[in-house]
Amino acid sequence: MNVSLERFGDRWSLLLIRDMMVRGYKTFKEFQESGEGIATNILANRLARLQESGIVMTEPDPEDGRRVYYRLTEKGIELAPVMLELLIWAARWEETAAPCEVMQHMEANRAAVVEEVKRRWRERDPVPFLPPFNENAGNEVKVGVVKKRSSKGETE
Amino acid sequence: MNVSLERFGDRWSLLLIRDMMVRGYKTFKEFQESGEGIATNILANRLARLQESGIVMTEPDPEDGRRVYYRLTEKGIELAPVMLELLIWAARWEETAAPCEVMQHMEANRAAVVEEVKRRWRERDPVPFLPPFNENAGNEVKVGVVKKRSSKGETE
DNA sequence: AAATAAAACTTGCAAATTGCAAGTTTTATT
DNA sequence: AATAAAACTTGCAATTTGCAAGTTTTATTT
Repeated sequence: MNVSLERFGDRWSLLLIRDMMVRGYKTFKEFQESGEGIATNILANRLARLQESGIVMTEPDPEDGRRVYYRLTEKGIELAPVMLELLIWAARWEETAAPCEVMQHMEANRAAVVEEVKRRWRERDPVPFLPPFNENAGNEVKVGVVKKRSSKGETE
Repeated sequence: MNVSLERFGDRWSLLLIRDMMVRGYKTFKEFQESGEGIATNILANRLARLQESGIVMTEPDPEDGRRVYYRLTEKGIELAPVMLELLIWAARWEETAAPCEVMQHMEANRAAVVEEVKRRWRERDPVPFLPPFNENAGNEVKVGVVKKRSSKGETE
């Protein structure tokens, strides 16, 4: 585990993994504009390190040669259970913007949620599992759910 | 989750949490000598931060006034599922010293393992759930197991 | 009772890492 | 042909880390 913490034991790496895993972020630009305020040099550095450790890979956009897609590897997507438990913990113990119903659903259907996240990864389903849950309350948000359910709410 | 990563989004904090959770470490000295090579100023700083964020608390040793015991709070022990998934992931995808059978047991009995870790915390059972798995191979190690099982092996 | 040792920190300082602003390069678009 | 976008890179100041040595308080030893 010591090794693992050299992989993503910093302020940003796990956030990038989460953004790829459940928010559907793919490009440098998207991470940069995600609102988390990561500097571009650090972003480039973290993406490179995640590649070196085999958690992330890149592929060129066939339609736009300027663009590079970042994508989790299998090793990366296998962090889904860790990420899920972390999201659940954070929702319970920290100020978080994630709507209560979404979290309840995730807690009650852990295995199915993990499977759905993996499925979207496998099939390159571009629909993000979770939206960014911003502070613009009251907005109805459809949340990626496993079997015909939905919720409103906000915040991560 | 952004907030959470300010809590333990660094090289050491999660390691300290793991050491408290499954290795039974309690004192400054034990962390210091755990072989992970954390500098004492950083150790003091991380323990203080974990206290501030309510993940760790301290209590004086009634028998030796020099000693301070560090202990996870409820918020801290509730990180057990995250830690378990991380250990499982690390064992599968990184070089790790944890014996195969131990990991198989953890994977096959996730809920029971989490419950046992919490039980030891609740009852202040001093027996660590996992030994440090050093590189002295061949040694038989009894591993904290849920229902009459045991294993040998080594490494984290 | 005095000297020594342990445990838990703290301090000073050099080295490494981060964050910010401003480039650079390559590939579209207008 | 000129302009714009996307993905980085560079330079530099500010913060954080790591290392070695020191301090403080409470046991233990002699």
